[in-house]
Amino acid sequence: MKPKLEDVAKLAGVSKTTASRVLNNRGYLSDETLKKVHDAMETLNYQPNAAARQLFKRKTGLIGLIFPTVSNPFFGELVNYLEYELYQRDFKVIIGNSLHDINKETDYLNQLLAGQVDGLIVGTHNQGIEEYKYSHLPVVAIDRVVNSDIPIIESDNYKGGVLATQRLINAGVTRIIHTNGPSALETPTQRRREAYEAVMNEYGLEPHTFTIDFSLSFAEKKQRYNELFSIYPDMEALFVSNDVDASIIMTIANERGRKIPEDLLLVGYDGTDLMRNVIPELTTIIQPIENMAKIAVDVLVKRIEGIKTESEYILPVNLWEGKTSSR
Amino acid sequence: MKPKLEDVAKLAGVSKTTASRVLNNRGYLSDETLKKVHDAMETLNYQPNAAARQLFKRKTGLIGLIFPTVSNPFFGELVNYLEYELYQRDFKVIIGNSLHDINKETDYLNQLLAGQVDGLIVGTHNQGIEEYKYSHLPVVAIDRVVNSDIPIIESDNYKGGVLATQRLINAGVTRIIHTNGPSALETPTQRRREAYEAVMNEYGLEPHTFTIDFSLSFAEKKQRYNELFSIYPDMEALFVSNDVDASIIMTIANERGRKIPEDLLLVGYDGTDLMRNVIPELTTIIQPIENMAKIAVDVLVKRIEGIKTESEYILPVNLWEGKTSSR
DNA sequence: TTGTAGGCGTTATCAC
DNA sequence: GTGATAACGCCTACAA
Repeated sequence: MKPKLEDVAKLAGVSKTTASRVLNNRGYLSDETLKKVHDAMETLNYQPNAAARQLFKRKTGLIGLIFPTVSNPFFGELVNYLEYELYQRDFKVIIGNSLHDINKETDYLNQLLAGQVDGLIVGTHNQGIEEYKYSHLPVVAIDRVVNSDIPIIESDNYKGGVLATQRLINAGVTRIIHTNGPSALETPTQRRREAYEAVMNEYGLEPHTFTIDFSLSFAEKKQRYNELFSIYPDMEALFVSNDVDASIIMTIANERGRKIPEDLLLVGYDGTDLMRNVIPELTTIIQPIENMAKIAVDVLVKRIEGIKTESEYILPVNLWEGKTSSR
Repeated sequence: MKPKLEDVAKLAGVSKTTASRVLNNRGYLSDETLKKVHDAMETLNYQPNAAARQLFKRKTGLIGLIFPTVSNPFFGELVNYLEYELYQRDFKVIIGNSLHDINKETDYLNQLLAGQVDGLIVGTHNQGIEEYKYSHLPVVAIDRVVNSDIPIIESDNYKGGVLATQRLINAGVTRIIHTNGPSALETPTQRRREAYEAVMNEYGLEPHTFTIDFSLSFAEKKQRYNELFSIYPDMEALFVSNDVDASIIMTIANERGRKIPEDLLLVGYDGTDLMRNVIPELTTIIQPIENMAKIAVDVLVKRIEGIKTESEYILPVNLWEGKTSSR
């Protein structure tokens, strides 16, 4: 079967120890044995066994990522950058998509927390995981509050909400609707709603937040957003909490004969590379995804190495000015 | 630190063996010891060590996925489905994004092939990996030719090319341009080009394939596609090899004052859930992504279990009729 | 400069 | 029903 170090040693005529030393470049070795062992490895096509190494070193070189789904551009780009940053630091990535399946999320967390990985980056709610289970493993959260011990990396959601709302008010409209996820979920995206409501109130305008579950299918979302149009037939503008949903709304508006921007203004959220290129006309708030990934990895690695870090990192957002936010 | 089975055994007043039996529900056990051991695990918050298990069982429960990048909707959705299917069969997923970095791809493959995983699903070119290295590990390829031993799962790219080209010809145009990746890469997407050329020739039309590297950034792609418009100022239609690029072309056409579809027809490729909802007006060829994932996992699992499989699976595609393919 | 021995945590075999 | 023991493949004191 697969050759082990002992086979290499035997072939090279040395002991396992010496072969191991060659493998890991440790200690003094004569050029001759060096060559013999290297040759033996070559001819046997030897590759060290990962499990055995992990067992001995008591680390796995793996980081777990738990996110709703990589098929959404925001999480896709985020995971892409996270994987890149982790690779730079010699970590590989185990990924779990938890959308639509709370059991799966719990299951994953339990298994990964059990020592399958050296650390964890989570972007989900983690309901049903007892706090003490986190105690043995470094964890970092992106855009989610997990518990007080776990550092959180997020962009400035409140500022983003202010920028978006302000932009629409500056465009001269007053009947502005906001869409967001269920407020029961204690996610940072709720700060966008808080900002929206604060700014609206500040201007003496009435805030209306339309709640929609992010995990709905496209078909279900379409139906919900059609309801939105029926509930607020005289709305003049929408601040939508992500760009994909904003694009669905653009389609619906089109079907219903409401022209954007002449007849309805729109601001989205996230500003992924993909969506900014696919729908460049959509005004949106850009989250610094790459930077969020960098910092998340930085903080996680520090925690793994036992170095203290801040417990909250809030990164700045930017307004991307498209054509959907002014007439 | 982390409790091991021995600690559990000691606390419960039994041997490691018995504790292990309880853990794995094996053999006969008295209700009393069962309870004692369970209690001990509870109070210690015991979790079995993954590396030790892997070492003993000589399997990892992990499958490696190597794809260009999950930030592209096609691969994002594919990986999402793959992860889902694998989870159903008790496999976790290690992911490597190889875009822009051939060394990283090689590095990943070498490491994963070394036994870090029980199997591999690849969607990249794998240049520079010697064939024999694949010999120890079950591998399945999606949309790529790796080598003769490795089964390939793909959608019917030739048929897709025919459908797209035919659709445009039926719309009454003759100057139809096709875009695709470098033909030096022996990828199945080249069959779309072959189909395009065959159909064009069949109708006595002159095929023109515009080559563009898929791994370019958005900015670079924009520049390239602007060149395309300059090179073929009188083109009447485009068959673009993916939907994201098609959307970039829509933006450029718009900037250049070429109205779609009045002035330029367009057919894309891939038909991901995301793009079909974000740009429903784009006519495209739908690849059966979910099904490709299912079959890939199916075949891989069979190979892991030593069951023979076909060496090629070609899945049917469909035309999604939007508004960009007829006047 | 190289070799011997023991342990990382788990499981299976074989006795009792 | 339960317990010793060896083995999975690698690495590092310690000895030589």
